Amino acid sequence: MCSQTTQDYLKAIYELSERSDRVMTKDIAAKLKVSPPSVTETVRKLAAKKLLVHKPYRGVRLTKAGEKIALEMIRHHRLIELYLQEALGIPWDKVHEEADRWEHFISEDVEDRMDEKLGFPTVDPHGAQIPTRDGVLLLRRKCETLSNLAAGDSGVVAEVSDHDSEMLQYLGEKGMFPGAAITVKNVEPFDGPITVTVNGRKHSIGGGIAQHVSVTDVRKADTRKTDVRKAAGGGGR
Amino acid sequence: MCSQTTQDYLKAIYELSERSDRVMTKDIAAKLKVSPPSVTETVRKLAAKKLLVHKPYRGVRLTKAGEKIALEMIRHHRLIELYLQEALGIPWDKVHEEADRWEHFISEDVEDRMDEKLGFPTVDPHGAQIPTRDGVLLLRRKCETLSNLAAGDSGVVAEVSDHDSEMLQYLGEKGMFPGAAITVKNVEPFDGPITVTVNGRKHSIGGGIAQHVSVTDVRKADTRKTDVRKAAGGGGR
DNA sequence: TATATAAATTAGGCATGCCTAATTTTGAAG
DNA sequence: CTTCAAAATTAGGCATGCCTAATTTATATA
Repeated sequence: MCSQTTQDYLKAIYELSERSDRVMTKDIAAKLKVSPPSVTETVRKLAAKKLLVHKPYRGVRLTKAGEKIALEMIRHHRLIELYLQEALGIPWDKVHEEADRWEHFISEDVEDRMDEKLGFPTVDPHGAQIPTRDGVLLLRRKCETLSNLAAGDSGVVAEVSDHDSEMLQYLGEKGMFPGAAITVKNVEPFDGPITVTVNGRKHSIGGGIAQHVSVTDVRKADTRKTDVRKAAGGGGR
Repeated sequence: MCSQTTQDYLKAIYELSERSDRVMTKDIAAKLKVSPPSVTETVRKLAAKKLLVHKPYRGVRLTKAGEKIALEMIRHHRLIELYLQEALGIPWDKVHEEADRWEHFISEDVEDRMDEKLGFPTVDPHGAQIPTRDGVLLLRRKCETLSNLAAGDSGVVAEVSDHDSEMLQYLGEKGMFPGAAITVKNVEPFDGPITVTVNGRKHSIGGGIAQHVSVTDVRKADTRKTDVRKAAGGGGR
């Protein structure tokens, strides 16, 4: 087995690598809230254990072995989140923090029983896919961030970033849970507020927060406008 | 908050102090499976934090503050054991090991919800009392160890030591759960086997294992014989 | 191409907890 | 009262992870 620190690093690196191909020291440091030298040091140890490949000054990439551990953690995390919500009634904006601790010490046996109680679910309360026991993620739905949609577009909320509890609470109050039907009514330029209808109720949300909401089954009102504001809205590199 | 190590030491010392008044270094070392020098060192740090009083060469005693933390851990542990059994169907001989990890990480919020789901229980699957949230243990029932009973005596199984999974499995197969009616049919001398009837079924168990079973509501067949073999049967000091 | 700046790394430390080997203390038996 | 064995402690180390300060590297821009 590997230490909790190892598990945290591998999970963080996996999650960062979903966004950018090479994961840099400063990003890991920011995500784990440790200093960059700590990351360099720990990363070297993980490289020695063949859990990742480290090219100095060029970033890091997980090996198959490292990815396997990361996906185990992510499976634990997401199953636990759902279990906490479904079985114990913990609100969706609180489950992440608790799961971040539980994921390290839950046994496979207990996890299997939770999985069974939940009816072998495929997504967590925030809409994120739960990897299988073999560490496989089902094919992702085609999603766009809400910030990429234009007035008139509509779809279904697919996933919401789970890292900011207050944001989740805010989105929850507006009914923006995975599965909710959403229609964009108006988009102000320059990352301005986006007006949407969710479950028939109208809301205005900031352009920043809209980047954290993924929408699937998107129906475009006007195909020509697709991707128009991508450069401004997407958090480039 | 205090470290997992601190929590483990305080809990171990609390549990040892239930048996003997002064808790010695070697007993803590044995219970936690660490070396005696490690205990001396850690105990000194805990004394500096006013969680216990350490008289060198004379043993250790928890302060109120230390006892409070110990009882919190024990409450976590026992509630979690019961939850694992009731909600997830984990067998009673497996819950201890899992709870030993969970007790350090569970939040008060989740614990309260488990408590509620379980209907505010007072004993865990092994019959041990669950402390209240304020760290209070209800008054103990008058118990005797099975090894102290004589032929003809009967009572109700109150509690079974939870530390040996194999022993628990063995006792479970014989139906010796808390609450089971038990009658002693025969006792062989010199710690020999004890023949008992549990739920109408007859079993022979070793005198050693009988020390780990507490019986309450004892009805003596012959009052004169009470305590006759105590010196031989009780695990002195 | 030269250079400034951001990012990463090296250097040197600290805290926690664990270990073995050596020494000291206690307390029981002669 | 001496002696001795068990228990406890001191001495000296090790591994893990974290830190700040100083240095090196990469790279974008003048």
